[in-house]
Amino acid sequence: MGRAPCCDKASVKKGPWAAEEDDVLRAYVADHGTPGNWIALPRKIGLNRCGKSCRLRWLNYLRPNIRHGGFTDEEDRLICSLYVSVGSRWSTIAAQLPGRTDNDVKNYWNTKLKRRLLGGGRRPIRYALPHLQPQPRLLLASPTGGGASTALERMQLSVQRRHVGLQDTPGLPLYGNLWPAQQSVLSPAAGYSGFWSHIQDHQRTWGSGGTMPLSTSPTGETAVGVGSSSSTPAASSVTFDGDMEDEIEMLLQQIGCLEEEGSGQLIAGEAADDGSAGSWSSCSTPGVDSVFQGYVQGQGQ
DNA sequence: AAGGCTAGCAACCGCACCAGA
DNA sequence: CTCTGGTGCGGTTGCTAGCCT
Repeated sequence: MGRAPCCDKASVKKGPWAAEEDDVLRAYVADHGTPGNWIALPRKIGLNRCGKSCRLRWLNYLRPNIRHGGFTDEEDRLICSLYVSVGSRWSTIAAQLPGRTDNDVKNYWNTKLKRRLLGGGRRPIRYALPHLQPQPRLLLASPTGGGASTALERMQLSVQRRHVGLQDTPGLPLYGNLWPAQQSVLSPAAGYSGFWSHIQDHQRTWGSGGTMPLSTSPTGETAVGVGSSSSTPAASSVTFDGDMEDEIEMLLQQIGCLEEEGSGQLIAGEAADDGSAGSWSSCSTPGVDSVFQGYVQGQGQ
């Protein structure tokens, strides 16, 4: 069964948009505003495109005031901080970056920031931050380059950020510890005050430990199981002042207790390049989030 | 010079959510 | 209450330019 497709995929045009198509779409929106029904739009304006494709084209490219490329250091910091906080909610992150689209932010993260901060990737990167080298090959991109390890990735990033902070490395624009230090990174004058006031509300709610449920978004939604899982071991509060790699390994061992066999080997990194990595989505289970949350809480004390 | 490889980015896919019938 | 269709969104794919050997 399954639902009917939104368009006849066999007959609609796919691939890059021609300038003429852009003009048609832009002209329509200029005259009528964004349509209430994107699905019906292509036929109305004579475009042989899927309605979803039209919407995406408008939102990511044709919309006024869109900026492409040239991310600033400030934007880098904001993206990284928000990623650690809310995970891969690109629309939420992009909403704090005027002129940026979720697609842009997502691409920027996957192609630049993630490699720069976490290491890994399809070839040895030329580390912009040499002091982070060598990276333990803990979190590698999926065979397809996606590598969405969410909580696990955020955990590693968090550990690295904290260690980097301890090392007081010159030239590194990042990023103090997690909450609440990141408040100081962003100034309300920079246009991010709305989101951060929300964050600060959460901090008040969740106490001086300086953390909030990991998957809590500005709209108040909370991911399944976060902070309330009864089926996973309780995350211990983690304090660790040793070597960064040891610390990450310790956290991974905790996660390993939550995983069945197999994925633990992936976490160790040995199978990450051979195409058998399976889905890293297992790393965003409530259990992993729980460990990460416990870690962050431990650091906040 | 040519082939291989990678980064970067645009676009597509498919699922989840939500509102209206 | 259930179903249906539109929208939003994250993940993934495919193309292209540039670099490297």
